[in-house]
Amino acid sequence: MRYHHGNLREQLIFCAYDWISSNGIESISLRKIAKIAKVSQTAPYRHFDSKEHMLAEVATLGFEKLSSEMNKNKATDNPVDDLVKCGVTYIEFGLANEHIIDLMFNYPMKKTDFPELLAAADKAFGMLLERLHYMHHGSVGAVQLNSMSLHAYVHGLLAIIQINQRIDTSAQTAFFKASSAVKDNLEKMLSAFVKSLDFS
Amino acid sequence: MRYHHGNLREQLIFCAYDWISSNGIESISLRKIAKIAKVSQTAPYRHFDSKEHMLAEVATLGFEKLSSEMNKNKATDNPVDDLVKCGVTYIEFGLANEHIIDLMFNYPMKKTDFPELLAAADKAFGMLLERLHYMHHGSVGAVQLNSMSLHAYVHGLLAIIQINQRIDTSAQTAFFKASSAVKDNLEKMLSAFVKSLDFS
DNA sequence: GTCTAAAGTTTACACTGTCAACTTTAAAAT
DNA sequence: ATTTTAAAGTTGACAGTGTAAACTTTAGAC
Repeated sequence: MRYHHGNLREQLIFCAYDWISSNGIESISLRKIAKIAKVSQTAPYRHFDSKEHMLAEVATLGFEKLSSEMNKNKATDNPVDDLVKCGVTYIEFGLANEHIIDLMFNYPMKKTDFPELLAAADKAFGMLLERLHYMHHGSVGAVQLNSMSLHAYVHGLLAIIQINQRIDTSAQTAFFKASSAVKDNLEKMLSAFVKSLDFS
Repeated sequence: MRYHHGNLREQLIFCAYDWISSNGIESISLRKIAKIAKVSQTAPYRHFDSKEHMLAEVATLGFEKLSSEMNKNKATDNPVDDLVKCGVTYIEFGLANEHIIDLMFNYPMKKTDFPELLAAADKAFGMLLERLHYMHHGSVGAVQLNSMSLHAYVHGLLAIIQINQRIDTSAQTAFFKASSAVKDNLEKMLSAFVKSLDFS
């Protein structure tokens, strides 16, 4: 089933990923990335139902990269250390790829319409959380609560640092100025948090 | 300095707020809300430099409503209870106004271009965090870290519940299914978190 | 009552997502 | 090897968008 271009579909996804990485989501357009891929403006429609469908693929790619990044960083056999490292990796990925993270989390997308995006997101989150289960001896409900709690904390740290970064040129409260301190203390904060969870 | 319409500027902001509340940010357009306000398509440009400037005003209004909501809910004289209540209010506001929160936090906006938006956001965050200072006897750095930590946790809980809500029609992991449990346990989770902070 | 600047309108332009109708071409069927 | 056919890509069009420029209206200052 070869065709004209080679593999336009993948190429478009990569083009869009790169474009978003360097220019942000707000300024993307199907026509632009079609032009970059040296193809007519409506060619993408042979591969995606809509712009949103294409962005969903880009977001999926983002989650896959996040997963593989977190996978690389599980060296020790101490579940707490691993968990903390995973969280730090999650946040660092977000800081190094702020526009992709924007797409993954902040772009209004009916995620239920894109099962493979959902699956990729699930896998990444699961990767962050699975280590919790090894540490648990309590009820199933407690595991779930702690999972959400941890995910909320990690994701919130990322969001706060990010909000901060987008602001730090102007005069800001002491609160915001603390962001770099947070970056230096991520490990400490995360391990303190994990230790504070109730595993009974 | 009266003029034709009465006070179009405010009216436009309210129209936009309502529109976003019920329809989300993605589908808004200056022309639409101009039409709703029964005014020509470019009339808004006599009051706002751009669409973004107008949305910044809407977001500011959002932060003001959030602040006033949190202000209502500080009944007790126990700082920990107050803090927890504030956090719960923050999250509940987000859940009750998901599209406005989207605009406030997820819409790509150069916030430094809008000082009054920055100020309104600062005030809301400050309202959540000021009570921490009463509980602190340690270094200033520790206060700031704990502030960011708390804000991250609160904001993260909101984000996670929200992500979950947008997904819950499909088959999901146990992790996601726990969201309603989280809503029921917000107070418990937040007060446990506050107590786990290091106030030394 | 005239003047002026603010408030609002009209027209226009470049850009967007997407549809319909067309052309090309690789590969399956004969 | 030739025909067939459906996938891949193009062209042209349409409605909707943000926004700039030039115009008109009108409220209030003189």
